Amino acid sequence: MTDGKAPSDDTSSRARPRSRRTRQRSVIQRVLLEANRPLGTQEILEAAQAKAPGLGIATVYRTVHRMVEEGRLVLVEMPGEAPRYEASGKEHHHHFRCRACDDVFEIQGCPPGLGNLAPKGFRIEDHQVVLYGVCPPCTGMPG
Amino acid sequence: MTDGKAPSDDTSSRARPRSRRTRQRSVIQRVLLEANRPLGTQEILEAAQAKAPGLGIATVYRTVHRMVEEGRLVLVEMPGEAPRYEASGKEHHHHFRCRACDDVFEIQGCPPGLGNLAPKGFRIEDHQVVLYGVCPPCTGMPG
DNA sequence: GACTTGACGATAGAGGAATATCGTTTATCA
DNA sequence: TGATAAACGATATTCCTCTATCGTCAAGTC
Repeated sequence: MTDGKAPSDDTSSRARPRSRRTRQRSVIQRVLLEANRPLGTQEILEAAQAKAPGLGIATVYRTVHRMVEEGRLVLVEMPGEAPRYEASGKEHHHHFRCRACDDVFEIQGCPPGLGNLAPKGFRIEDHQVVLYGVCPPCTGMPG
Repeated sequence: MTDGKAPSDDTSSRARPRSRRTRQRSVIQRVLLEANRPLGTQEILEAAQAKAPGLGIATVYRTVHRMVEEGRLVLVEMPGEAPRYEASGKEHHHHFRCRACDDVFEIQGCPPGLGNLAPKGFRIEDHQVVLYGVCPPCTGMPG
């Protein structure tokens, strides 16, 4: 044996048990993968409960973490707010946050020249752009 | 008394008592105004304690809030992190966060074309750009 | 120098998100 | 269909940041 340790709750070195397809899990997955914007845990809970009454917040966390580990979900953090999650595999994009409804939307594209912003000596590896304003529904315009 | 109410902690409608110039307060103010980058409460505490031993965290919060109300300090929030504060009145700028030392630096300038990123119907009022990478000291380069 | 009260330091408490726990439910498979 | 254990819901616990409290200290004033 290579390490003599008994199986514990060390998730990093233990094989994940084969997962089961439960109603709760598929509802949460559907909610997340079909949303075209990042959702917070509370949003996920409410959307999922509509399709699976009684579903609990612990299951939301469990499922979200699992999906992140599986690479199917990406963490989206907005300044000063709790984490949101969105489907992974999308093209590079940024986010718009509506100050009226607090929803976050995806914004395709990326401003040019970001790599030249920092003074000499800074090594830029990544960036994040957040736009703030009012989304179409909240301005009274059609989607 | 005009309204029969006993003085409470209702700060919104009560005249602020004239403030006193204490050693702690001036040290914290100096730390913040002389730093050329946003500082978190813990950073402020440690820097201030170097000049005023015994200074407590409550005083940091009290002073920071007061300075924000006075308009001398601005809240800077980075995704997924505790609030930082920087001197107000600076030119429009953004921030760079070093992944090695976790410090945040000011980045002058602003990428053009941000206003055109969002699709029609979104009203953009504001934006925030965060660059991630490694700062000059951490890359081994001079300042 | 003495008085008034704003400010201080220490620390208990509040608030909110995330995790751990545990008895019950139920997906999966022989 | 019955056995096994993954997953669930409820909720206690933890973690962190920030606020409230309170006795003491000291800045500003006469």
